[in-house]
Amino acid sequence: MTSENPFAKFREECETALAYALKTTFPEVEADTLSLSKPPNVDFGQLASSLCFELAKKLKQKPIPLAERLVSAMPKSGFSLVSKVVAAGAGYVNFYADFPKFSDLALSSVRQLNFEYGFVKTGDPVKVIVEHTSVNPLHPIHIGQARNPMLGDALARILEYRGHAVSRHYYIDDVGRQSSVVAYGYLKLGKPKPDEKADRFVGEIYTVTCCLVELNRLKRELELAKTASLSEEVPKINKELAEWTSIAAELEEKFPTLFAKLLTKIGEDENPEEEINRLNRAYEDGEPEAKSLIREVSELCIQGFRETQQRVEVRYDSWDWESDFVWSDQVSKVLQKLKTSPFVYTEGGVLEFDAEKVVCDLDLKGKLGLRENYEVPPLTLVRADGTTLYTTRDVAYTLWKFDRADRVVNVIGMEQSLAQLQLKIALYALGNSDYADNFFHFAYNLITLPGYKMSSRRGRYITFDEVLDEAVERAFEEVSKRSPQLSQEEKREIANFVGIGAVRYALVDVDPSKPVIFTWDRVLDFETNSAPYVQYTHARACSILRKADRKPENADFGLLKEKLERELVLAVASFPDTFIEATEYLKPNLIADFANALADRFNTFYNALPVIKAESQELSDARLALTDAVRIVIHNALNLIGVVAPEKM
RNA sequence: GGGCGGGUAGCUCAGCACGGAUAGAGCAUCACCCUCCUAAGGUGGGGGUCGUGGGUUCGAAUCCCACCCCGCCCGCCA
Repeated sequence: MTSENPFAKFREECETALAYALKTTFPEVEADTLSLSKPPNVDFGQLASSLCFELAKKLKQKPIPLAERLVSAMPKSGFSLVSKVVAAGAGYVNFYADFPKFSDLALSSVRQLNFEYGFVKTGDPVKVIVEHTSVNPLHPIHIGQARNPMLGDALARILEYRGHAVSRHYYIDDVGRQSSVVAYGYLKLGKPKPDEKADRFVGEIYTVTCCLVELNRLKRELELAKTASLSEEVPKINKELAEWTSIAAELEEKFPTLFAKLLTKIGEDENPEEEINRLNRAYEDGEPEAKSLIREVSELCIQGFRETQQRVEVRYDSWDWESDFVWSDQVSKVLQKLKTSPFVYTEGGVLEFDAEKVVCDLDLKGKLGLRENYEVPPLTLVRADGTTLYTTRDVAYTLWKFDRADRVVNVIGMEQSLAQLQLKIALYALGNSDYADNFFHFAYNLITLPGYKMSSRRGRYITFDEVLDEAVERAFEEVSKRSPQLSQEEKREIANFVGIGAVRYALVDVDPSKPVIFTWDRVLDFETNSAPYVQYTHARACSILRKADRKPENADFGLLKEKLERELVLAVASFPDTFIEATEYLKPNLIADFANALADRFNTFYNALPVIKAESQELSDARLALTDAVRIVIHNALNLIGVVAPEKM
């Protein structure tokens, strides 16, 4: 007998029995919930109900006698997984699993379903677009942004395993002034070929160009302020100038040739800022020269992104260019439609979207979880010069997504919560409330550095690549120390999946809403509650199975009587529940926590009880089956968060 | 000023959606465990006003209200 969700089967039996007992004992009572939950301790059984505490209130009696009456009214037959039901504590009803049968069910199920075990399919499969990463093509992905692809990829994986048709999208934000800045610098340099990783190369051009353009602008502003007798502005400008001058000194030291070249070339232009603005307008207008230039730099940078993503095994199904939405009529169509709604007005030459009016007219405050007295700020849709803004374009992009999917999940930092809310409200305003209801902003908090704020404009960041390099290097030292007998090649391979796994795990493990202060120690952890710990546990299980070198054909699961063994069976049997919860509530961190907890239990078991050298062949086989199940479940859990489950390390 | 998120052991975090039995891990620290299946491991000790104050409840880290601290947002930036 097998089950795709062994623990749920046990729970169903408990529910049926409890509901029956309740109905026969207290037919007059209406209970909306049976209040079943996992007790804190195996001594209290595998499931417990606190129903009697609520009954006590309704019936004005003490809980424990009620619990006893329920227990005596339990059906005497029909159980296959429940061994006994007991009234305990102040009034709990505790259900105990019949472990010989339950272990058999759980371990056989894992064995049979193998690498599909745990991935219970949804009854309502839909098409989902997960947009994640979407780092601007201006510089390498830095560690502050790396949380995004790690979470986004894990989300895409769990939704896919849940049975949804998932498409992973990268939104390339190439429209906007910054893209013109980097393209301008690139052009001034004579469109050079990169002599290093392409995104790094582009990032250097971006930072130095930014700095030089900023200095130029500030100097002109200073002159203007002096002559126009705006003397109160002078100290403020001087302060900014001093800051950028020191950044310039930093950059000149780091990239002397690049800096000198750009300094000369940009110096040739009277007003670089104006050149950049012109390029920006030309790009939005779709002029061929601007198009080819900006696309060329962007592509270059994206080439670097692809290399990084390959390293961490993150892939995308679609790369969507923001500029495509501007050049086609999709943005203007959205604007046309919004203009005919009563939610748009013009003020000072700009087009504004009255999100508050939408929320009031359509009575959305409760639905959106907003306070009654909170006013949603308006959103500017179109600038005075007729160009559109980021969120406006994002509305067109979102409609495009809903042409291709039933549900949209945007993995975007929480600093964009308001913009994402306004976007959602715009969908309601356009009459697409079904879209709006299926539009989810998966928000996560920032990763910061302890000393200073990361700033790509100032060239102050630690790149994701650097973190990965360091992780792999430290893992290599670790492998060399622990397994000196391995060949260089083996060590390198292990160091790679250990280092990268450690980073992936560390970025997925913490609750996304928590802010993270980046430290090397935090990400490059090789001890308990890290990917290497879980990986090691997996390798350890593999090693036992390898050494045993036989199929556990004579297993007697009734012999698994130790508390440690039963806890392991329970954990393995509960994986489908954890998977479903992680998927339905979009909580990939639950998977990491589960994997770690399972590894913990297995290591305790490993240290306490012999598997191969157990007292009898039947017990040994039962423990081997248990070890095999743990191996499979750890493999499946790690797979969901994109971490390699190695057979050796 | 308004909104959102966070505040749990010296440090990093879990638990909070759905209130239940002694609030859990890891790091650090102290003491142990490799003639034994991988010690990236295990065992044990010490360490807590769950930000503060009220409230609801038989029962609150969890729900409600007020306040405090930290971060982010409130742009014709993205």
